[in-house]
Amino acid sequence: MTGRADRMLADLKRAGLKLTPQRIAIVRELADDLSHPTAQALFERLRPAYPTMSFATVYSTLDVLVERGLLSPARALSADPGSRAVRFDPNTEPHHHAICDACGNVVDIPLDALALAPAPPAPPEPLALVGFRVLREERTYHGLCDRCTAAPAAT
Amino acid sequence: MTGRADRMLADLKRAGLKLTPQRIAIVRELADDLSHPTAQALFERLRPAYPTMSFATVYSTLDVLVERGLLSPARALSADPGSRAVRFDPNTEPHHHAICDACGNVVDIPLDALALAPAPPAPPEPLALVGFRVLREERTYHGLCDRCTAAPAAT
DNA sequence: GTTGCAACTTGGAACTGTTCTTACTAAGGT
DNA sequence: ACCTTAGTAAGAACAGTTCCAAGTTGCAAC
Repeated sequence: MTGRADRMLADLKRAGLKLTPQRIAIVRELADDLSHPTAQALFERLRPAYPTMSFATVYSTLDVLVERGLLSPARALSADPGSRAVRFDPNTEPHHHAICDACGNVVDIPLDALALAPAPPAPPEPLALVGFRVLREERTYHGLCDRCTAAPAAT
Repeated sequence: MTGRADRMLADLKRAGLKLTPQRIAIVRELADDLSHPTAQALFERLRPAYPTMSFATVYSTLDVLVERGLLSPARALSADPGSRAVRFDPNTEPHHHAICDACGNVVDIPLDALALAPAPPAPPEPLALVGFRVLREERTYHGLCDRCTAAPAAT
């Protein structure tokens, strides 16, 4: 399923940007990756196929995608507190995130998953706050994923 | 009102840690500061009074406070996207945060402020999610604070 | 009050993730 | 096929944080 990658590339082209082999590779690598990879992770995965690709290219392509709204950077998603790297999320649907404290994996939580939860249904977003005009909300749930709830730890 | 600072210091002492002048100064500076300062900001504010204090001391004291649960580090609170610094929050009551896109200020949103909002009342936390055991939730609202809703920008 | 020592502080080096710079390269309109 | 301009590579620079070795000090025990 390359649908998302092709859509992203078409959008870049539409914006008058050049479709270089590097950009195509980065977009393909990223488009259907739900693991919220870091720039480092992408670079390492691409290196075997593109041994001359540089970090600057990875970052610049990610920047371009973020500017076009095809990708969201997420600072809050550092599972392991030792890592300060920004993670990138190709999911452009509104959603939240859950990070497993045990295995560090980050999963997307679509808004309707909240309504399916046993607790009372969540209010429809956006929400107003006294003295603050809310334009966007970012939620991160911390806890244990189903795999780690069963077994003490995993990767 | 030095109540919070004194409580924090008493807690450190109770834990068998030494109350050095540096630690006392850092705790005093931090305890009632609602601006979610970075380590850098604290260091700069303390430098005039303690010209020999080093960064390592600031960080190590912050670490100690975080370990003791007297302070929360918050990665998501980078108003200006250029800054990657961790901000520290001495508010130990459960609450969320709102960042103003215009002025960059971060304000605490106590949980009951959500219930006061015009939108339907928020569900009582914590919330369960399908396939994920939620232990903690971190919400960041982005938008405009009341001051910046009136005037285009401020500090 | 003195002493002893573990805990603390300092200053600087090292480290990590990201951005910048410069010179070279190639996409894609014409 | 050519030319312009945007993109790329490589590495230096940078910001924030952590680590380290050496010197200092809070404070418990005497």
